[in-house]
Amino acid sequence: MPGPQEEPVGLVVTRTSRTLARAFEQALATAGGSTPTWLVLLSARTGSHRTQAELAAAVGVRGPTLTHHLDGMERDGLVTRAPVPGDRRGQRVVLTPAGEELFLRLREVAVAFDRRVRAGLAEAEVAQLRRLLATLAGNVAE
Amino acid sequence: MPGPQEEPVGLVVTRTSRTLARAFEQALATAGGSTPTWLVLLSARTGSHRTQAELAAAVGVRGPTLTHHLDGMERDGLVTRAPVPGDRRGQRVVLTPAGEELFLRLREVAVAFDRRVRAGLAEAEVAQLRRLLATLAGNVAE
DNA sequence: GACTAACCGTTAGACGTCTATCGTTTCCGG
DNA sequence: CCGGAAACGATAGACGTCTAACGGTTAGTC
Repeated sequence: MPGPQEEPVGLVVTRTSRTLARAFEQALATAGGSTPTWLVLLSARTGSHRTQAELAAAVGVRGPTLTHHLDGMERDGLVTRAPVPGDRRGQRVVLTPAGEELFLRLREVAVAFDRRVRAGLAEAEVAQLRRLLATLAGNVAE
Repeated sequence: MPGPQEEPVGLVVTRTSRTLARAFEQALATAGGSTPTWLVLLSARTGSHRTQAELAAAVGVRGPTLTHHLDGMERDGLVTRAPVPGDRRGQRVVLTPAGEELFLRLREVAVAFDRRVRAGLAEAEVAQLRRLLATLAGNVAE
């Protein structure tokens, strides 16, 4: 008998991630948003980024991907690219009133979704999950 | 003071998944493969699928995505689409000798990668990780 | 001061994935 | 039988992401 033949851990993580991402996307769609839009609004709003490169890092994507989404969001009137005084290379991304309004709506959805995801899990379990995932990521990042 | 402001669990799962997926992709690339190729070879080799639709489900993608990859793999001589006797709608995917050879090489990489991912984790911890992830997925799947 | 290197964001092109739709083929109820 | 529904796989088009390469700007060095 060839043992239990368990599914690789990495595959389980990936599949779970896709399930969560898809559900989150649907939830955001009901409020007129998408995952990239939400992440950009969230990171841009804090204003703690100096350049687009930093904003991209905060969002978790590469530069060209951020450029792509900013193009769409600027076209939709959610953000503007403001010149940085004293450095003609960079641009600062700022939310328009419409962007701020969408942010508030999406935040409600995101908060509710996070509650839904953690349902039935104790604080300690969530903490252990974070720890285990961090271990996995650390194991492959060098 | 605004509290610890912890990152949402879903985001942590997604980020970890991307880190793992990227590292796995790199590992497979050294052996001349890619993630979709590996998953298709793995699922198709068991032969436990009747149709492409079932194969797609086993791989974890939709029909058109599988079609896309099969086109490339057939062009590369890794698999062939064989007619199903008695049903002119379906086609069975079978590995060529070259496909079988690549599968064996990629399997070594995949096994080694799984070991690397689980490094420093006890069996019980891995089991709990599986349980926690399954809970998250179950919470959003209805 | 001019030259080179570094930084910043965009463009171009690729890949993997999805939904919607279509043409064939098979099945089934009247 | 036969006509509509279901199943199967392919196509078309969209989206999010990536790497590689480019043009414009700043900084550092001799």
